[in-house]
Amino acid sequence: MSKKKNLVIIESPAKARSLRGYLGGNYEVVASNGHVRDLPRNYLGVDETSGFKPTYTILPEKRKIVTKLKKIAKGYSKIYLAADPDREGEAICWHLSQILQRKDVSFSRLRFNAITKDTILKSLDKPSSIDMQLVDAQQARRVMDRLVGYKISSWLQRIMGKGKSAGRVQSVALRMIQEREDAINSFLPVEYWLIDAEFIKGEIPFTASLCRIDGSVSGKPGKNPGCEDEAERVIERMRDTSIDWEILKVVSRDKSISPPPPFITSTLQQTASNRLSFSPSRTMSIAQQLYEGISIGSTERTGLITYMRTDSVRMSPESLNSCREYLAEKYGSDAITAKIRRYRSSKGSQDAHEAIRPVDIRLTPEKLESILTPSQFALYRLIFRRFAATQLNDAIISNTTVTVSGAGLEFNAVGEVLINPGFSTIDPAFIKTKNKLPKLSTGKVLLESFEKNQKFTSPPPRFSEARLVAEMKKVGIGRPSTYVSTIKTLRLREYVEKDGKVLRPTELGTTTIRILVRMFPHIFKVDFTARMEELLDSVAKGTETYPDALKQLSLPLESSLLMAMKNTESFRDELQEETGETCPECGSPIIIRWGRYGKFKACTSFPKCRFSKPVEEEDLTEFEGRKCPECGSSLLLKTGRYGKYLSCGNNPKCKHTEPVPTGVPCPVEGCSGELVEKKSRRGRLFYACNRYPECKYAVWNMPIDRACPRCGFPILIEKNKKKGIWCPECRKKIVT
DNA sequence: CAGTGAGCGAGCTTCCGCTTGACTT
Repeated sequence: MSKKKNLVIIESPAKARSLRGYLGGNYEVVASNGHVRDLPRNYLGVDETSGFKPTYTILPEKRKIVTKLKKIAKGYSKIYLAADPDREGEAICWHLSQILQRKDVSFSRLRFNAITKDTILKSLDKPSSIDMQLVDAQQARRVMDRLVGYKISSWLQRIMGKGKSAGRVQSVALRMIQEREDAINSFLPVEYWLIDAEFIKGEIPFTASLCRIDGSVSGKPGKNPGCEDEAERVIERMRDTSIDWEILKVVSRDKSISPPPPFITSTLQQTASNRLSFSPSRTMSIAQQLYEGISIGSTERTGLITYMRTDSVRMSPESLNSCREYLAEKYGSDAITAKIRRYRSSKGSQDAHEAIRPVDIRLTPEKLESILTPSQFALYRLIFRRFAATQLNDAIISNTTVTVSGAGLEFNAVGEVLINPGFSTIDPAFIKTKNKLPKLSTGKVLLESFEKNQKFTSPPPRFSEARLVAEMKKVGIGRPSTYVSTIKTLRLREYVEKDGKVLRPTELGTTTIRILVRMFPHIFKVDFTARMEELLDSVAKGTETYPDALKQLSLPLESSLLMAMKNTESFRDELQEETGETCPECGSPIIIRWGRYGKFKACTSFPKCRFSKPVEEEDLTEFEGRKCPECGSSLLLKTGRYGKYLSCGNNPKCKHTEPVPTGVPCPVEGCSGELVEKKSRRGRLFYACNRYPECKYAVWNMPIDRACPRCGFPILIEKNKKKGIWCPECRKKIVT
C-alpha cells in the first residue's frame, strides 16, 4: 500500500515534523497527540475484586486520530513506537500496540531523550520492546488517581453539592493555599525599630544601621529595639556629643555566583511571571508557539525552542558545544568556563526531555525580533539568555562591611560591587547587588544625623500562580503538563479566586478543604504522593507487583472512606446552619445549604417546596451607618461579580451603588472627597477619590496617615515601593 | 490605574496525565 518501509508513531506533531527531516523518505512518521486510550469518563472502570483490573476506552476526542492510525498501520508490518521515554510514554506505546495489534505486525520501542539526528539514529540501531513493568507502574498511577478522585469526589458531592471535586493533586494544592491563608490570618505583626545614622569620614558621608547594643546582636526583628521607648533610649545615648565614633574595621570578601540552571517548565513559568508579568498559562501558550516554530524566510518552519513541558535540566552535548562556540566568538574564549557546566535534575525528574533551550544558538533574539511578536520575542530572549549563561564564567561580587562603634553601640554599612560580571554580561538582571559604598578605612568619624523608623514584621505572601507551581514542583505533586490545568480546576470549582496576581481561597474552598483534610488526613498530604511514587518505582523495577502496590495504596483510602460514609449525615448537619426563619411559601423552617456557588438559604421541605434565596452575609447589614445619597436608605456591603461594593438597601426600587469607602479623606488640596477602593481592569485593587472624574487622584497603595518623624508635619503619604516615602514639608525621605 | 453589579443552587459528576486543533464570534 505504501512505498515507505517503516512507520514511526510519536506523541507530538511538531516532533513528528523534525523526525521526518532526520529519517528521510523510508519512514512515515505520524503523531498520536498524546494518550489515545484511558479509563472511561462516566464510571469508575476499575474492578477492585479482581486485582484492580482496569477497563479502557478510546478517548472521545481521539477517535479520529485512532481511526487514522489504524488505517495507516494497515500498510506496515513493522511499527516503531517512539513516545517519550518515561512512564506515561511507555503506557502510550503499550496502548497503541493494543489498538493496532494484528497477526502480521510487530512492534519496536524507540527511546531517545533529545531530538537530534544522532540520538534518533542510535535508537533505531537498537530498538527494544515495551517495558511492561514500567507500563504497570503507569497503570497503578492512573488507577490510584481514579480511585482517590472519583470515590472522594462523589462522597464530597453528597455534602457540598454537585460538581465538587477532590483529587490527589488538586486537593493538596488547595491545602497549600489554605494553609498559607491560615498563616496570614494568625500572623501577629511584631513591632521593631530600625536606627540609621549618617556618619562622615573626612569629607565622605555614608549611612549605617544599628546592629549591636552593648555587644548583643541587633539587626533583626526581635533583636532590635521593640518599642519607641527602647529606640528613644538608644537615640538618647547617641545624642552625647563627647562620644568618639570610630570605624573599627572594614571587611571585604569576594563571593562568586554561578549562573542558574537552564529553564524547566516551573522555573520558566516563575521567571516569566516575575520578569514579564505573564501568567503560567500565557507563558505556556507562547512557549508552544516557539516550540512549533515560525517559518523564517521561505524555508519550512523550524522549532525555535526545545520541548516546553520538561522537568529536566539536561542539555545535549551538541547544543552545549555549539553554545560554547558561539559564546567564545561573541565574548572571547576567556568568558566561557574551562569545563562544560552541567546541572543535576531534582529528585523525581522523569528526564524524558532536555531542558528548555533555544534549538539553534545562532538564532539570537536580535535576529528574530522582527518576525516574532513582542511576547514571543520577550520569552525567547529569556530562554536564550538563561541557556547561554550556563556556559559563561561565574560572576564575582565584592561584599564590604564597615563597622562603626561608639558608646557601646555598633553600626553596620554594607556595600556590594560587581567586580567581574561573568555570566551577567548577557543579562544584568541575573544579579542584584546591594548599594555601593564609598571607599572607607578605619579611623575616627563624625556622627552627622540619625533617625529611628518604626517597622513591623510582615506575614508570608499569598501564592501567585507561578509561586504555587514552584511550590508544587518542590514537593513533587503535579507534572509539567498539568500545573496550569490544576490551578484552572481550582478556579473553575470556585475553591480559589485570583485577587490581582495572587490566589485566595473562597469560603467554599476553605470549607471543602477543612472537611477533606479532616476525613482523609493520609491522602491529602504531600507524603501520600511521595509514598505512591516510591511504590511506582518498585513496580517499574519489578520488586513490587501492580495489584500489591494498589492494595497498599488503597488501604488508607478505604479506611478513611468507611469513616467518611458513616459521617456523611453529621457533616451535612454540621454545614446546615439553622436560620430561625420560616419559609414564606409553606411555613417550614429555612436552613443554610451548600450549593454549586457556595451558601444559600433553602426550605427544609425540599423537594416538595422549592423556595430558596441567597444568604444575607453578615456584611450585608448596614455599612457604617452610611446612607444612600438618593433615597436616604442605609447602604449595604455586597459582593458582586467585580468584587465588593455598596448598594442601596432599598434595592431594587433604588438602583444606587457606590464603591467601598475607606474613611480616608482625599489628600488633594481643596478636594472634599474620600478615597474608595476600586479594582483595575487587570483585577488589581487601587484607591481613588470618590469625586472622580472631577478629582483624578488615584494610587495603587493605601496612603498612610501619619506625622513626619523629622519635622512633625502631618502628612498623608503614598506608599510607593520604587520611590520611597517623602515628606512634602521637609522633602526628606522617610522610609525606603 | 475607573464607573459594572443576575439569580442559580438541592444525588450522577468527579480524577491525573499525555497531546493539540476545531468549534463560533
